[in-house]
Amino acid sequence: MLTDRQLFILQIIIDDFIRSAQPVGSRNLSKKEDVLYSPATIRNEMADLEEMGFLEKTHTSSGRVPSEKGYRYYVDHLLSPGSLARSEQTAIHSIFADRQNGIEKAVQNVATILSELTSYTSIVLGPKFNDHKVKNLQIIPIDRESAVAIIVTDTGHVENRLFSLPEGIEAADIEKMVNILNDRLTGVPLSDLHRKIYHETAELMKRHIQNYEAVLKMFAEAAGGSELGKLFIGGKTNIFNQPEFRDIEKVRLVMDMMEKENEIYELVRPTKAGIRVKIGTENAEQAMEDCSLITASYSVGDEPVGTIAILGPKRMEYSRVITLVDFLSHDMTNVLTRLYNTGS
Amino acid sequence: MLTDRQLFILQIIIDDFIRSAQPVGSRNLSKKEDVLYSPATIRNEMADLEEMGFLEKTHTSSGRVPSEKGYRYYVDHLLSPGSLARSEQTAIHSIFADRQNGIEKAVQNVATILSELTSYTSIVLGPKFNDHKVKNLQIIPIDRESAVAIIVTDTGHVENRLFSLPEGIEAADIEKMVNILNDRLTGVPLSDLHRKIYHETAELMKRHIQNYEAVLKMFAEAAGGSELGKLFIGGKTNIFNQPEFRDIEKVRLVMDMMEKENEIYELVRPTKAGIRVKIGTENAEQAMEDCSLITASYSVGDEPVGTIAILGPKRMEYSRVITLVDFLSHDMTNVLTRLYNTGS
DNA sequence: TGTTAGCACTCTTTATATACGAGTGCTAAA
DNA sequence: TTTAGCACTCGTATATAAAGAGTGCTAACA
Repeated sequence: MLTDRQLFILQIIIDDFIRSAQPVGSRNLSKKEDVLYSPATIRNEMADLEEMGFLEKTHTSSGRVPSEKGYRYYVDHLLSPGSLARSEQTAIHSIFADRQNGIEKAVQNVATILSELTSYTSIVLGPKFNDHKVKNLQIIPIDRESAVAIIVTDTGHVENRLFSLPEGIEAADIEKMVNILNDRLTGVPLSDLHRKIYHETAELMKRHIQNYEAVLKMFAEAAGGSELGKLFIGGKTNIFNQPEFRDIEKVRLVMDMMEKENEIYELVRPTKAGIRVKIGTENAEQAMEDCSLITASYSVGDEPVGTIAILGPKRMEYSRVITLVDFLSHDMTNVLTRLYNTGS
Repeated sequence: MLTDRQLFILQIIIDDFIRSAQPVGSRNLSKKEDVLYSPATIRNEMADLEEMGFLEKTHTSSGRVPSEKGYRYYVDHLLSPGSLARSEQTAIHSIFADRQNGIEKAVQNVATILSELTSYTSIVLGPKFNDHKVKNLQIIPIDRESAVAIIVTDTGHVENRLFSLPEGIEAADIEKMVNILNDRLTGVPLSDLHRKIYHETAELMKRHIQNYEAVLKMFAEAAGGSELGKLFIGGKTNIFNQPEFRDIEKVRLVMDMMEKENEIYELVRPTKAGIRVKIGTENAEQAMEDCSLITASYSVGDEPVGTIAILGPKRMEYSRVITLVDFLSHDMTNVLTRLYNTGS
C-alpha cells in the first residue's frame, strides 16, 4: 500500500521531527543531501501520506507533523535497530556489579541511570517478592501490648510489621507459636503464605495458644504487604526540557500523575510480552495523551517480576530508547535469574 | 519609627496582595470599607513605606508589592494570631488516633493532610531513631555465603541488612554470637551502638568466633543507617497553582530541588527553636528565592527528632500556615512523647 | 500642619493594521 | 511521472494607537 518512496519520506519526516520538534516542510526536506526529490514531488507524497492518516498539519499552510498512526507505523515498521555505545553498556553492567548494597539500591540506580542516559523520565518497578520463600519467622515482643512480626525470605528480603498483642499472652506462648510457624511455614512462597497460615497452622495453634487468631491475622497481613515491588522514578523533571511541554498545564497533568503511585502501577504491571510501546492516546490515562511510554518487564526464570519503563513525549527517540530498554531488561533478567535460582 | 497608620496600611497592603497576587494601588485600597483615608493620603504613606524598604513597585507607575523586608516585618510584628477550624483540628488529631499502621504511615499522612489543608507543598521529616534502644538482635543465615542482620528497637522499628558471611563460619558460632550481642547490647541506644559494638563485644567475640570482624562491621553499618528520619513530601504539584509560578523555569527550579533529598534535609534539620520562617532569599538555596519556607520541629521529650514544613510562594498565607504548623508540631510532640516515654 | 483634590505623566495591556516568510495546492510544462 | 511556477493561507513579528490603572507633585483646604 505504501510505496518505497513514501516509506522513505515518512521515515525522514519523523526522524527530522523527532530531532527538531518543528513541523517539516517539503522545501527543507528536499535540501537534505540524501533526498533526491524536488519539493513538489515531496509535497505530493506528503499529501498522500496525510490522506492515509500518517501525517498531520498544525494549520493549513504549515509543514507536516507525524500523527499517532504515523508514529505507530514508524515504530512497527521503520525502526532502524540501533546499538548501544560501549560506555552505555558498561554503565548498565556496573549497576549490578556491586551487589553488596542489596537489590533495592541497585533498582534505584537503574532508574537514575535510565533517566540520565535518555533525558526522559524513567520508571522502574522493583521485583516483587511473591515467589520468594520463607526462610525464617520471628516475633519480637516490644512491651506488654505489642510485638513485631518479622519475615525473612530466602533471598534476604525482610518484611516486618508492628502489631498489638492479645491480652494476657505469655512469653512462653509466643515462643511456642514461633516454633510452630517456623516448623510449618519455612520454604513456603510468600504468595501462598496467607492461605497456608490459616489452613496448616490454625488448627494446631488453636490447641496450644489462646487468642491465636489476632496474631495469625497480623502475620498474614505482613506477608500480603509486598505483592507489588517498590516503584522508583528517575528524572521526574526531565519533561521540562521538551519544547512541546512549554505549556504549564500539560506539565502539570503529567507531574500530577507521577505522584499517584497506583496509576503508575497500572502502567507498568509486569507481563511476559517483550517491549511494549504505547503512543499518546494508546495510553488509557488522560494525562498521557501527549506522551509515549516504552516498557519492558524483566524476569526471574520465566516469571516476570518487575518492569522498567521510559516516559517521554510522543516525539521520542524510539529507536534509542527501545534498544536501551531491551538491553537493560535482558541484563536484569540474567542477573536476577542467576542470583535467585542458584540461591534456592 | 512607623506610625500606627503606616502599620495599618502596610498590613492591609500585604493582606491584600497575599489574597490577590496583584500589585495594590492607592485608589483600590481607599475604597475598602475599613480604610478611611483618601487615595492621596495613602499614596503619601506608600511612598514613605517604599522609601523605608517595605514596599516595592514592579514598574514606575504600578501599585505596590511587599518587599522581602516588608514580609519579614509583617511576619514579625503584624500577624494576627488566627485559629484553626474545628474540622482542621479533628483532621489533625485523627492522624495519630489509629496507631495500628505504625509511625511511618502516620507521618506520611501528616504530609498529605498538611498539603491538602494549605494548598502548598508540605515537607515532613520523620522521627530519627537514634534515641531508640535495642530490643533485640537477630542474625538469620540465608545460605552458605550470606545472612541478614536484624535490629529491633524498643519502639518497634526494624532495621535490617544483608551481608556476606565470612568463609567457613558455623551455625553454632552464629548462635553464640547472637547471644553475646543480645546480652551486651540490649537497651543500648542506636546512636551508641556503633561504639559499643566495638568496645564491649569485640574482645569477647574474638575469643569465641573466628573472623568475627566482618560480622561486627555489618552490624555496625546496619545500625548507622538511620541517623536521619525518612522524608515525605506532599502536594509537590501545588506550586503550579500559584500565579507567580506561571513561568516554567521557576517551577522547574523548585521541582528540581524537591527531587534532591540532601538539599531538603538541610532545609528541615530538626532544631529546638520554635516556628522558623524563611522568606525568599533568606533561604540559602538559589531555587528558593521566590519561595518561603515555614518549619517547626517536633520532639520526644526535650529532644527534637523531626520537622514539619510548608513550602509556598513568598506571597504565602503566613498567619494560617504558622497557626497550623504550630498546632500540628505540638500535637506530634505530645503524641510521640507519650508514646515513647511510657514505652521505655 | 496634615489631608485631599486635581492633573500631568508613566507604563502596561490590548487592539489593529501591516509586512514577512514558510509552506501549501494546483496547473501546466518538461 | 516529475518538476517549475504561482497564487494563496496562515502564523509570527513589528509598529502604532488607544485605554486604563496608578503614581508624584502641586496647590488648596481644614
